[in-house]
Amino acid sequence: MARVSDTRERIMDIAENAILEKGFSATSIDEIIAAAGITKSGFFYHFADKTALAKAILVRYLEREDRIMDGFFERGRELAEDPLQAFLVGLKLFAEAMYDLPAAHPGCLVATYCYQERLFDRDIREMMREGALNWRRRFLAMIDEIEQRYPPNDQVDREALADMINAVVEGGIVMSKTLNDPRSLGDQVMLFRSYVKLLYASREAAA
Amino acid sequence: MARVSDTRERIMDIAENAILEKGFSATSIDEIIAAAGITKSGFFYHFADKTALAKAILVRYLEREDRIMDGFFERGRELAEDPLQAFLVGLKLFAEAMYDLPAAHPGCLVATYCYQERLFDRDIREMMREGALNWRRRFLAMIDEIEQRYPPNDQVDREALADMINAVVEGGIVMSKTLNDPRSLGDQVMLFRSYVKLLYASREAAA
DNA sequence: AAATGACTGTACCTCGGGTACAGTATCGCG
DNA sequence: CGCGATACTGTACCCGAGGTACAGTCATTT
Repeated sequence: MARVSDTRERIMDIAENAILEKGFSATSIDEIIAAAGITKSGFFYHFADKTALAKAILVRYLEREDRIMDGFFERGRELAEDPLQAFLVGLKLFAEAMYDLPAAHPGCLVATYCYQERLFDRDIREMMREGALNWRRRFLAMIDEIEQRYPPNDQVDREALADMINAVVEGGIVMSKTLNDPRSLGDQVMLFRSYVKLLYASREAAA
Repeated sequence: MARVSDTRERIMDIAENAILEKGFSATSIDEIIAAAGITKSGFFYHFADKTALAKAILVRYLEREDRIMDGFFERGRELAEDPLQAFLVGLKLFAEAMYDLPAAHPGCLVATYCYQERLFDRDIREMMREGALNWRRRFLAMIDEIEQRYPPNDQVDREALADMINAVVEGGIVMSKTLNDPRSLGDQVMLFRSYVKLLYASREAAA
């Protein structure tokens, strides 16, 4: 039909939404193919099994999230020269984007997979690990830059601090979902921002 | 057999471990009954269906977590009179307990359920919400007590701050699992502690 | 001795994740 | 123009998991 199959992408779109909404195992192939308007054979033409689908969606998801995240912090650097200010601006842009989501955050695919992990193979676990380490590296670089100018007001493990934004996002999503409150996620990001501010702000400066 | 069925409890123990390890849907009734040494009929004698089992496990889990959490902060109050210090001691005790876990945290049942939520009914979602609100109330009370003595060094939403510990724990577990690093969770709790310290410590006091 | 609680055993149904494989429509290419 | 590759459809079948239905059993309690 289509030159380069857009059916594959369509399957992934439908499946990703369904997985984020109700989990991987609760998302049946039958419902995906019904929504995509194809047959079961068509599905298995594109993906060897459900796990292959999960893997393909995860790859795409991680790339997309990376680009979005980079966007906020690049914009932060455009708007502020100081590394601390740039980081704080990036965090605020991120938090605002989270506040602007119409409903509770649909959920993080990594967390969704994480809680079904035995379903999946080494590949997927390794990809998720790489994704997390990638975020760590990104934020660690920013933190290092900040620390060159500002001594921290408390002794903290820099790696853990770099991971904290990831943790806060994952935790914020869980809170958002359990409380059914769309604001929770943004709130948590803003609290992390407040922590960074207090951690690096010159002590004589007022809040 | 047993006067008051301990089979029910045994089923719940086995199922809880399995669910935390690999998710709810990946845990089959067949494997549970095999481990418990009973038949399928025996299982359905105790639980109407798999969801009823999930519910029973969640109730027990929430109560247990509550007791454990209360323990740390009660001990904190025993060890320190000042509300801020008591809170910080409680957090440290909690973090240490997390560091002492032999492997990566098995996972939070709430998050596990959260990411399978459409599988479950209103009841379960309401219970998880109540659990989160319960934690919020608990920590909000502590924060209020602290604020009576210490003005915060940054403007923060107190409710969100009370929720943050829950978020940090959930996020820390996800990080612990994706990175396969048992220390992540404790690290995240310690960072939250550092935040509380910076937020309420008198500005002239050194870190 | 009867009733109750805690099961076992057998049989059967549905749904979801596949597997197997033959057939078909469309396209680009030589 | 025909060939092969790509992108599917259709049919049929298998297995495991979540149940349902219900009769039977065996120990304890009253």
